[in-house]
Amino acid sequence: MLVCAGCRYAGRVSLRDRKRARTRQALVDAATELFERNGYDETTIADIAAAAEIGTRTFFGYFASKEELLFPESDVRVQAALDAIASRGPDEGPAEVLLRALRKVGDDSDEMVSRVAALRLRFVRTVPAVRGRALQIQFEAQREIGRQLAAAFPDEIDEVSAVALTGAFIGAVSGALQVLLDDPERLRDPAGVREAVNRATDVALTPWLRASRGPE
Amino acid sequence: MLVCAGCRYAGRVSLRDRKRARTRQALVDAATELFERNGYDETTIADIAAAAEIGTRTFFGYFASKEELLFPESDVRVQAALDAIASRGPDEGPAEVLLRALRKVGDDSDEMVSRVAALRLRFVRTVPAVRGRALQIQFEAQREIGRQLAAAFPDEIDEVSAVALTGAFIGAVSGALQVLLDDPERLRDPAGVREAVNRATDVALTPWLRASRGPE
DNA sequence: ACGATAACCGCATTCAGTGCCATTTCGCCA
DNA sequence: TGGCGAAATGGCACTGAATGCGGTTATCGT
Repeated sequence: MLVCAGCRYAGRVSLRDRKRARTRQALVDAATELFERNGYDETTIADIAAAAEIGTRTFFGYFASKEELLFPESDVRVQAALDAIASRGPDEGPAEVLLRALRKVGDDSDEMVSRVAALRLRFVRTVPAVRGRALQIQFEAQREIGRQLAAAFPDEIDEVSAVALTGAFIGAVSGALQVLLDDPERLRDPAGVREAVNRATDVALTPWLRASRGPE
Repeated sequence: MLVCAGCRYAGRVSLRDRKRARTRQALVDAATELFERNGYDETTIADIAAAAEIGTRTFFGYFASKEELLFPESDVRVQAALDAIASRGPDEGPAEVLLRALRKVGDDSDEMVSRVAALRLRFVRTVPAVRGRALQIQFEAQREIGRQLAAAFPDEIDEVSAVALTGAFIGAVSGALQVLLDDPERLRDPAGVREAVNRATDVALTPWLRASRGPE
């Protein structure tokens, strides 16, 4: 029951697996619905499980906690960044590759589009437990990306520096977002936010980009 | 009872306040003792309260949660950074000031010295709830520092960029630390940790140091 | 010394999360 | 196709964090 033990063989999609995926989605949907209607704290796991027509106990076979419901495909997004790094161009430096990878995640992020994403954005700012979890996920992603980056440039950067570099990039972006998204006005204009983020990250990251281009 | 409502008048330290401070310290001490002996998850709030000779209910008048016990003076440290920024030298740029502020926090941090600090370091790596809280505190500190930085350089940097810059610095340092402290060897030798921290900071911030010295 | 205020703390309650275990469902192979 | 082993389900009981309520006690300012 624990995790996706059914995905033993890559190609195979058993009935069990499909059913499992369906139930999982039902849980996310039910949670989305209830969160939207009643708020995060006001919705209990029992409510969600009932709405998805499974037992309360069974819920924990799908998600380890209530917060996880708001980060249903975080692995996928990290994987996208990892892939972007793995497919480095021949003349790219670490900073360029990293920037490209993070932009990819940010761009095809369906933020604003999907309902879960909207809820996530909302609850990250209002519910401490959710914010804590979000930061943790980010922190772990940061490390994996850094590791991958070091692996992609074995003789240019070690793992410590790679994770530090990744931390700097992600830190800059999320720092800028933290301030920008505090302004309820701005939330209504995605293009403006993107613009402001780019400007802020330029300020914060210029030295690294210069440095990776080598001395001029 | 909520927070330090007794600190109405700056100069006054009433009996009540002193007693309150003593009880608070007793809680931290009791928790330290029990955490060291039995571990974090194995120690309940009821245990801690009992050891400090107060009712379980009263505990929540001092700390909002079990995690807070591991971050008893986080405000003080942030304040130190804020002060360091406020006292900017006339020829310092934002990056120098920020670097000086963060070094100050890192230096007179009694990490390794005090028992709570050692426990914090340990549990941040092993207990998800503690890590989540630590990241949250860091995130908030980041914002305040950025705000102060923007205030110190009103016509050189706006708040968004200031927080982004701070995020980049802190992200780089904590990223490096994340990797360095993973090595259990290193934890046994405080001087080595400080050394590693400094080295990591240097590695992560080298581009900035170069850049702020101007083009060469 | 006294009235207001804040601290203390027991009690009951809610909810997250876990361990245990009986039952059902499904995958796979003979 | 039948049946065996593994995994999913979910009920029950339990622990522990956290909050609300309310009565009692200690402290403060006057």
